[in-house]
Amino acid sequence: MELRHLLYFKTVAEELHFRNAALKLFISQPPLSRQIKELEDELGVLLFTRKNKRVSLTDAGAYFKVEVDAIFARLEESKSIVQQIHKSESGELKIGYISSVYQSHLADVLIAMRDVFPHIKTNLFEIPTLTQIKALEQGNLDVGILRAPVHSDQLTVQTLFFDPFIVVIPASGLTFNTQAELAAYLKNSPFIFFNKDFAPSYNDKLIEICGRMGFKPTIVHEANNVHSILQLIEAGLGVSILPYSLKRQYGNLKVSYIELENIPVNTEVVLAYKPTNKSAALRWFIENYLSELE
Amino acid sequence: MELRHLLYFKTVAEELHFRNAALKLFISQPPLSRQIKELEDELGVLLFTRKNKRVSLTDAGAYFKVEVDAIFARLEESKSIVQQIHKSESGELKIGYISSVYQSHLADVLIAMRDVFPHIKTNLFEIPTLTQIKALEQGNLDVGILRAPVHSDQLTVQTLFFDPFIVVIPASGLTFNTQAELAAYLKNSPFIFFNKDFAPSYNDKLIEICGRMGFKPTIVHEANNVHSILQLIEAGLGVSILPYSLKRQYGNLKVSYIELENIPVNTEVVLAYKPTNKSAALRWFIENYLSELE
DNA sequence: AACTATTGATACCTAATAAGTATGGAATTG
DNA sequence: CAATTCCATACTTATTAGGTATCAATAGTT
Repeated sequence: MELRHLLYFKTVAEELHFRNAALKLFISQPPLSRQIKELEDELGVLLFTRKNKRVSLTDAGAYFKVEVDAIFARLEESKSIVQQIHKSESGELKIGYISSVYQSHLADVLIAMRDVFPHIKTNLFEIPTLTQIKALEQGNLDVGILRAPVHSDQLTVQTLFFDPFIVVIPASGLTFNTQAELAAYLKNSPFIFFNKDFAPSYNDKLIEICGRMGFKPTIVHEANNVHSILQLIEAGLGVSILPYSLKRQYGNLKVSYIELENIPVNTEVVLAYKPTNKSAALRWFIENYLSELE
Repeated sequence: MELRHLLYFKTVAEELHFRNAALKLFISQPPLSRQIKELEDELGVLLFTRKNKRVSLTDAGAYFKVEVDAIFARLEESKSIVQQIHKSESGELKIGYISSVYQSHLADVLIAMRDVFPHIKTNLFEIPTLTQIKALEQGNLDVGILRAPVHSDQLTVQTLFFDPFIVVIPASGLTFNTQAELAAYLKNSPFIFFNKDFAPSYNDKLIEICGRMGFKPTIVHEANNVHSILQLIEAGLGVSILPYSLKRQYGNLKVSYIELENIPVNTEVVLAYKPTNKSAALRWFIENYLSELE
């Protein structure tokens, strides 16, 4: 017995007419007649009565029809599900992240992920917040690590952490006894800022911090990622205000990190993704990225 | 995809070794390798990983294994059930009955049965009680309609009805004013009896009835069925005492039926069958033969 | 009532495919 | 390091599915 036999039987049972069933199956009528007879011989059971050129199901045949229908239904569903399992475990996960993300942590999560999803290919895109939002909306990213706020009703947003700011200046050996001295120094220093087109809210916060310190920053340079900003500071081109978490990640650079006091302005780092994206790998990633932050 | 593919897959999944699976399937290893590859190609899903001469199931493969097991289990069960349906509906039902059974009723039940079990072949055997008991015990009859008592622990017995007796004499126009006149007449008449070897208990009852009427019967003829007995009475060869139910069945014969008074002797008609006989047709017959008597 | 058309079954033939053998490349085992 | 074993692939053979022709029986049409 093969599935072919069951399919032929099922079709004859539906048509109750060998010739019509053969047409439906794209074979001619004699092989269909033979295959049904083979099935009946193998079972030792008459599934159809043929009388006066009319075909009808026996009681055994009627029962078998119901069972065969159920078997085909379950087989089709199984095929579909194995295909889904395969697809979610052997596809691609496109991850966007902002340049200030602590990549060591991201790497740890991805390393752990290879054990669970050995066939998943991860693509990492270091791109700014607004660009990520668009890409997520267009389905060109599966998940993004970016800064709030995320103005999009298509995306689900989950808080990762709150990141305060620190001042970063060239490693000059300078020290400041008071925050006022620091402010005076910064007022006379050239500033290197993020390109506000990429993260307008982030820029607004920097302006607010400077305002709270009592000066207006002189923005001389703009860059679109923190590596460039830090390298420019290290080279002595200017100063900046950056998220605190970068201190840990870039601890070895020849720059000075100066913590601020009494300025409760910070930035919220979030995960964003489309809730309609049902990828198993994505779900795993979100769950594990979040829990490794605890 | 055919059942062959699923069986090959299932076996490889169990063995996690192509060569061992091939041995189990009585084929050589290369065709097994190809058939698995064909299955994976058709599904578009990798079911096994082959690494370092080791075979393991992918997640999709592990899921599919469970599904394929369930599909095979259901198919095997379905095959078994269709075989049972076929067997119970297209076999044979061997029915024994005593000659005094009201055949019109039996015929009615069998006619109704053809609608429910159109492929059942019924074989009717008009045979005496003791012969029926032996045949039932030996499995040569499926069911018997016979007279109690049925001394057999292999058989289940169910009461059909209680049948009193009546006197049957040739249609002579004779009438009797009292039961004593009848008794005097019978005392001087030749008796036609059942062969007591076939139904000893039945014979004993007849002897008892005659005793209660005050005479001993002169048994001149013996026969082994009521048709013969009745024909002999009609022909004037003698008289007999028979079950009351025969009056309805043989109402047109040229004989006289004379009911007896104050003689509470009757015969019990029963169904008997082996409880181990699970035939659906038998079950239907018993149920319907009983209920049509109500 | 006679004739024609249609049905499912069977015989014979051809095309397609399953399975066999030989062998390769890679890894394991002794 | 050599021998053995594993699964995959190439080529060949055996088996089987499906095709065509046709039969016997019945239904439908005239």
